[in-house]
Amino acid sequence: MSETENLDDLLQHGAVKAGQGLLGWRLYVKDGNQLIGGMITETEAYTEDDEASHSFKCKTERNQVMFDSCGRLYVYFTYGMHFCVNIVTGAKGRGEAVLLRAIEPDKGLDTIRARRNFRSDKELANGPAKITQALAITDKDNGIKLNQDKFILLPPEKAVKFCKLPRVGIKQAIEKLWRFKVCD
DNA sequence: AGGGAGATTTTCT
DNA sequence: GAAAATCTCCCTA
Repeated sequence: MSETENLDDLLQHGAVKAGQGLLGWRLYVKDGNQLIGGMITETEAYTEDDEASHSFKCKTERNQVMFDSCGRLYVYFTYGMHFCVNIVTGAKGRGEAVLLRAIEPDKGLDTIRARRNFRSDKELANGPAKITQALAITDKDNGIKLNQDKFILLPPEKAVKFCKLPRVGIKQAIEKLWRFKVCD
């Protein structure tokens, strides 16, 4: 089974499972012939039946990528100045995705430090909008498929443990423990 | 080191 | 017209 088939298998089982399964995977962006990125350490799941989701009972111009086939990026603009990036999950026609909340960069560190204004290593990509700064992801990348050209997602080198936590920055459906974070 | 406010514009009601 | 899946700076202890 190829890497791409592994990934599809993980993503097709829905955002909640995919959010947990994506922890430990490594996301890289090709920049010339160098790779920039690192390991995914925190995610959140959003589904069509979820009041807090952009896709809740309504397909719009902004969220249409969430309804497309899985393995694509859904990039949106928020708070007047930030981009956030999701990985689309589920079957085509289902509006769901997994928000990437934190990454531990391990390739292209010089480039990332420069983009992040030489903050401490902990602060390089430990937030949804910080990831898009570190990897230079913008609305131009909305809808692009993983493992086709610019974006690469590789399986974990080893299994990771994680905790389930409430999601951040939303006021709807706060009872759902759909934030997943790598921990000891 | 921890909390609070400001930045700034798209998207949807 | 208001809220938004946020970040950073600046203030106080």
